[in-house]
Amino acid sequence: MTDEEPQLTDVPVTAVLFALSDPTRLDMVIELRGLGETPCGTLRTDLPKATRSHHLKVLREAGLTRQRREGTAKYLRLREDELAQRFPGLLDTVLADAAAHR
Amino acid sequence: MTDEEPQLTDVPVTAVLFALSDPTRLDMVIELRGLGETPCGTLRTDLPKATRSHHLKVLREAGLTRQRREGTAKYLRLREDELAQRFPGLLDTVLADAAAHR
DNA sequence: GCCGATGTTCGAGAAAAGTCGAACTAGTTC
DNA sequence: GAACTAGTTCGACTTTTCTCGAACATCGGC
Repeated sequence: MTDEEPQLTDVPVTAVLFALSDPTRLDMVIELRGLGETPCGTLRTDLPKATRSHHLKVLREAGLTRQRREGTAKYLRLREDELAQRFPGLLDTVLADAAAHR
Repeated sequence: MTDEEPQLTDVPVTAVLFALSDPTRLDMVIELRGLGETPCGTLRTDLPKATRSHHLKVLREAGLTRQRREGTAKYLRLREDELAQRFPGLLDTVLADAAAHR
């Protein structure tokens, strides 16, 4: 219903792990971190937009990303600081490993 | 087929995250860490053993645990050192958070 | 060899997730 | 207000995961 991102404290750690446990979504997070703030449409452009939108919703609802509208586009960014605060090192460790193993 | 645990380096990070993203399995890991080395049957004893065995298999195949037979029992332990080496801080962070939010 | 104890595997049903075309919404521009 | 752009939602389908009873395997001990 609501388009709002959750408070990170309200999200179970299992939901965060689950969101990151899908290769497609992890790709998106990797790309997103490389790009900084970017429109939804720039991530995994090989996928149909319905699929992309689905995965971005999972990431958003897990508290990993924020979206902000600007014109017709929606800009995405990783909630890195908040994530680092609640899960120190987690994102860095996961992304470093994902980057190394490819 | 094989009963062997995988090399941790052969397991995709997504598989590790997936294994930890299920509340039942995360419970098992928490209990397991508290108990050190313990027989399979001591974790989540509220569940039927087929279910328990299923989740323990997921954990094993994700490289999170090792099993060793001793008499009729199989002793389980977390591969903490190996995990810490490949994913520094990850397990600590996840388990600390899970312990805090309950 | 027969039990009892501990786990695994099989198989079937239920629930959850992933995929993606098509229809829809919201904002911008002309 | 028609057309265009960027994303979301709906609906249907497929695939994966979860659950758990029942049958099976393995290891003692008697």
